[in-house]
Amino acid sequence: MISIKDIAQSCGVTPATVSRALNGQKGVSDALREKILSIAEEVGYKKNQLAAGLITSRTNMIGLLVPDITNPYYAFIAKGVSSIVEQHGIGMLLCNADRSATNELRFFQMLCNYKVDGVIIISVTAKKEDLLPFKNSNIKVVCVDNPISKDLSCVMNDNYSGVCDLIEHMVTVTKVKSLVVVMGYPDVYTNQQRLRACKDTLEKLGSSEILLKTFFIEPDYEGGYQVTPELLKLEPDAVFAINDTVAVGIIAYCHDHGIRVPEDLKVAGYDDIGIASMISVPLTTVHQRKFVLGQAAARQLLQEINDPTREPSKVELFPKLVVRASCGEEFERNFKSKDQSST
Amino acid sequence: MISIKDIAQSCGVTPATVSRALNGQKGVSDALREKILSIAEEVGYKKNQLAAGLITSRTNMIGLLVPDITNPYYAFIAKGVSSIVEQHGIGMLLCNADRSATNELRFFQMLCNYKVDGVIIISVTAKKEDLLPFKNSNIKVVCVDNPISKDLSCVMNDNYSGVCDLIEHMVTVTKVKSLVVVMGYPDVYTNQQRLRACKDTLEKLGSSEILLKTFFIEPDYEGGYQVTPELLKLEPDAVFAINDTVAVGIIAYCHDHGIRVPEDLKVAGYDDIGIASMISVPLTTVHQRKFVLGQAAARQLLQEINDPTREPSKVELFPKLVVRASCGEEFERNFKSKDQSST
DNA sequence: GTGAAAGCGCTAACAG
DNA sequence: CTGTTAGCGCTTTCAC
Repeated sequence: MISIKDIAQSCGVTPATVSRALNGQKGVSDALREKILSIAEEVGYKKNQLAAGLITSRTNMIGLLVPDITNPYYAFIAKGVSSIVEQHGIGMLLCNADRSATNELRFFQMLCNYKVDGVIIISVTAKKEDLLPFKNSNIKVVCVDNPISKDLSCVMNDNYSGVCDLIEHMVTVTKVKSLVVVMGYPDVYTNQQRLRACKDTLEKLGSSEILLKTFFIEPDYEGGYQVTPELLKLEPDAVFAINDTVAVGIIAYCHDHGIRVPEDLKVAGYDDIGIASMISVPLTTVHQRKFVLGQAAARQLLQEINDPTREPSKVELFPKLVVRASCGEEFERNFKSKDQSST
Repeated sequence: MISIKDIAQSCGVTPATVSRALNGQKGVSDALREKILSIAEEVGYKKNQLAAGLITSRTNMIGLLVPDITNPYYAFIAKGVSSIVEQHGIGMLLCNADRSATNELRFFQMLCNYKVDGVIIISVTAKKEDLLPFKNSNIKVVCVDNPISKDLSCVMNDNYSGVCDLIEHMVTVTKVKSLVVVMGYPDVYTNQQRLRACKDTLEKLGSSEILLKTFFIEPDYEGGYQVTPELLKLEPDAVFAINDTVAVGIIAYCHDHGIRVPEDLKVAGYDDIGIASMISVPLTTVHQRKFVLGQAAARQLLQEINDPTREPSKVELFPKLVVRASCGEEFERNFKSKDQSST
């Protein structure tokens, strides 16, 4: 491995000077700097970031913990984070927890060992205590979609307002008369928010009685498919699914059994993942700005890293109702709003 | 930051001994080791991997470069890689190149600076010369889906045999009489393979004349949707789309314009991404073992890192034809084969 | 079984 | 402007 020592020798100067030259610090004559730079280039010198980090106590690495990178929601957030940190020459250690709390803890430990400058945590299960190691190691933390602790920054999509808009649309515009809600795990923060918003909105509209029942299921395609016959027994004219994947499962069941969407059953989802606009009955849903959310998290983290006096802050992004065909009303396929599938 | 020095002091021993104890090396009395371990635990000591790496010249980090982490194909590979390296306590620096060759080069530079032990490269554009920095830095490289250089390991899905199976199915089982192919970029290795396999198979079956035309498009949903009216002018009874996303776009156009799939037009895709089984006309496609591919790449890389004498090797995974509804033939939705969406 | 000493590659004071 | 010195936290000979 070729080090600054080697190139110092080649130039007949000391390592300190080489370091200054390479890092663009002042205090090196132009001629010398040029010489050093060209030699470094010539011999293919690669700076050892880690050795540098040892002394500056800045590794220029951050950690990103996600429940499952194959879930497009998290993938887009990751992309947003990456887009920011990349600009600053900061590396991103990706930790795919695979929805396991045990894995999360192991990754936290590992991130501490790597002395990352900060971490972005997307976890539905992590508790305040789990994040203690970061605090002790003076590693900045930004939480996403889950306000784990008061004294930590958190960026999130405002689930409450998104559901309010959606339910209001369903009741006042598409004239839903009886509704069923298909929920995921009741202990997940975002789910709680969404359910609360749903109930509050119905109440506000004086329509509490139209909510027939709330089902709690494994919130995936299969779960949506399989709960559908059950919920159909209640003969609702609409379903609000906790996320798009569940909604797609419900629509698939309907398609397979001759139930027309939206004529026989209106279906709404949440998230606006790519598939939402691609299925035969495009989904009315709520668009979350995932990419932007990742960017916001990254920016906040970098600010806290660069300015340790900075206070933690909460950022809330507002989602946007996307009316397509699955709840009725006009709809035409168009590709104008690219951002809907890419953010 | 608390270091082995601190805990050495607490125990009245030297840092060397603490190091030995912590790393489970022999040459420390049981009593002492226990004491050291317990104190380390007590004071919340976190080993500095990077400082250790400086001397062992092993950082226990690898780099993973992907074109786009929001593409499920790459996300599943990333998950596979992660699942392996995680077990070995190795960190994964994720580099999302955003399909830009310039970005790729910057990431290569960066990974060299971080002195990663190895890299896994998924790139359709990278050339042999681009990877030279890794060679010079003695960083092991494994390529995925693109045999960039003879002297580098490469793991890939065998695109050729997958397309052969699919085309043979379409011609002999679903009795396709006229076919259109919708391709992506002609200079991408996997695309070339697929197109070649398609032509070879038709020839082998003595059906070369049924191939009406090959379209070259931007290989995404919108591209598929927009090319459909054009290809319909040729009145084919089947389309082979270069990937599932394109196929879904084609099917969406058909749905919007009263063209029945598969009755009026048979549609086949490639990749078997999650959406393939979720749309109203589930897609006949070829399943690629993405997760397993990532695992294979990671295993190969770790072996080369741990045993530098190991020769580079080529690994080819065989894909599997998945017959669903979009080309005709029997089909029933089922959830038995979970692995199809998760690998 | 434990300690002393050297050094990985780099940066940051402080001199000159 | 450039050199000297010290040291980040850790591992690893080589002594004892």
